[in-house]
Amino acid sequence: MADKILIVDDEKEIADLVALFLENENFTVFKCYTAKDALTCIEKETLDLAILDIMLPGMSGLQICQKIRENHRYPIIMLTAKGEATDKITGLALGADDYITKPFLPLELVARVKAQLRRYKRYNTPEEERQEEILEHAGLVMNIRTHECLLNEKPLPLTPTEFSILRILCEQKGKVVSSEELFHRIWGDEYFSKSSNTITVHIRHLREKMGDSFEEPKYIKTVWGCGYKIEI
Amino acid sequence: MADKILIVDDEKEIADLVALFLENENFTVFKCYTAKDALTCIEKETLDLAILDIMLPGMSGLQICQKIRENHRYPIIMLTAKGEATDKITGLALGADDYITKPFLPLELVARVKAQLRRYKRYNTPEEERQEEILEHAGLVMNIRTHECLLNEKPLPLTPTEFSILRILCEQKGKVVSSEELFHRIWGDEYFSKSSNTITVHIRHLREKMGDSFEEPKYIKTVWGCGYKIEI
DNA sequence: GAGAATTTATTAAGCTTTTATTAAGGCATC
DNA sequence: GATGCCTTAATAAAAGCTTAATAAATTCTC
Repeated sequence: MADKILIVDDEKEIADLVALFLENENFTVFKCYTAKDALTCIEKETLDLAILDIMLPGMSGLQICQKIRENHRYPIIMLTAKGEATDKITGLALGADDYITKPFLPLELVARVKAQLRRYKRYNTPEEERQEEILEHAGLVMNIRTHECLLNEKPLPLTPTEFSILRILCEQKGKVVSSEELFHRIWGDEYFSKSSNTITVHIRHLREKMGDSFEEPKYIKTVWGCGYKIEI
Repeated sequence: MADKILIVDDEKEIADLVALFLENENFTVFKCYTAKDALTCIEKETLDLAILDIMLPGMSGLQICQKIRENHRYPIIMLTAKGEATDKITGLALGADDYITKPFLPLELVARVKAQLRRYKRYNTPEEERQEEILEHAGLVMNIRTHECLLNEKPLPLTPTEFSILRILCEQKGKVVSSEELFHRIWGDEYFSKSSNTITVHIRHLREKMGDSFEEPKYIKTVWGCGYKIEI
């Protein structure tokens, strides 16, 4: 059976355009121009995916996103205008799965829709596990699944190792984690094959990228003789 | 069985909203508007998590937090208004696991609740062991996990060795611990390679930092010929 | 009770350990 | 083979620990 997709946008042209392209791919499309209609549709239909414009008159797309997440966990893609970076992040934290910046190429949107549906069907993971996929703390947002990291609404490009370290610290924020523990959790038992200075260097890179300093760290704090921690 | 969550906030709307969202996620929610009710609930129910507002009339959320920690180790999330940063620190040292700043997005709260519950269940170490994570005595609070130490609500910066010594004394408060025993517990069997004066010096530093004097010690008392103890 | 012996306190300087910084080389991936 | 990432190593800086010398307090001995 064809997947059912909801598109909500008060700019009629955009909603129509998206609907057209999706129908062309044999999806069943529900098109709404207002938040009110959208809410009705969410309740009545069994959807497989939703595309929401962030800026809507009345209720914002984020609120709709929230409403959906109260009862469903199918993928949600947010549409954002350039410069609405803030909302984009909040959207992810609230449970959106992807976002597309306007203006966009219709085919790109179609591609993302398919990607999300594929993922949704393959890994239909329980709600709890999905929640874990986003770590958030004091302006820092880590999306484990997409491997994205944002700092104060701006993308923070991290290398794989840096990402792992920051992730471990965030998952146990507050707790002091020793270099050795970090090592074991990232490289397994190869600890002694590597100089224990490696972690230090990665920490430095992280601090640099985050605009943090050793003397007065906002994020990664050194606990002498013990390890590192993210101050809550 | 559904996890049991306590929410305490004198602002009814907030407590109600939180309760609503949590119930929606199939949690069993106990809602309290006053500290008094909260204390009753803590005693009577077997909870899995507590959400406490820091500002409450009568008793503060911090005190409730402390009360809970006297007997339980389940996660505690504090609700704080913007600018209450100081309390935040105290809260953590007292054993809170996370805090959320008002105003917050309900779904974010739900996410954090789930994250804490998962962590709690994953590392569900035996009750006794977790108890030890927070030591408290006469205005002195030691949080082993975060390696923080507070004296009369103010941070007390300790070096690793000082922290270890104070921790050992606190863990066995009342009991006299000899220098030799301290040595063995901190440095293993290297005792005889080091002058036995080392401990003395560390004790002095501790007393200095704690505003304690040798003649009339409030915290670390010398027991002549035996060792040191923390007077109960 | 006086003085010796023992234990603890005080102090500050030198030493060791730990962490930070920097840059270069190596490894892998594309 | 060019790029980016990881590791290493060498050096610097910071922080903490120990030592040793001296002073004070307590206990022991006579």
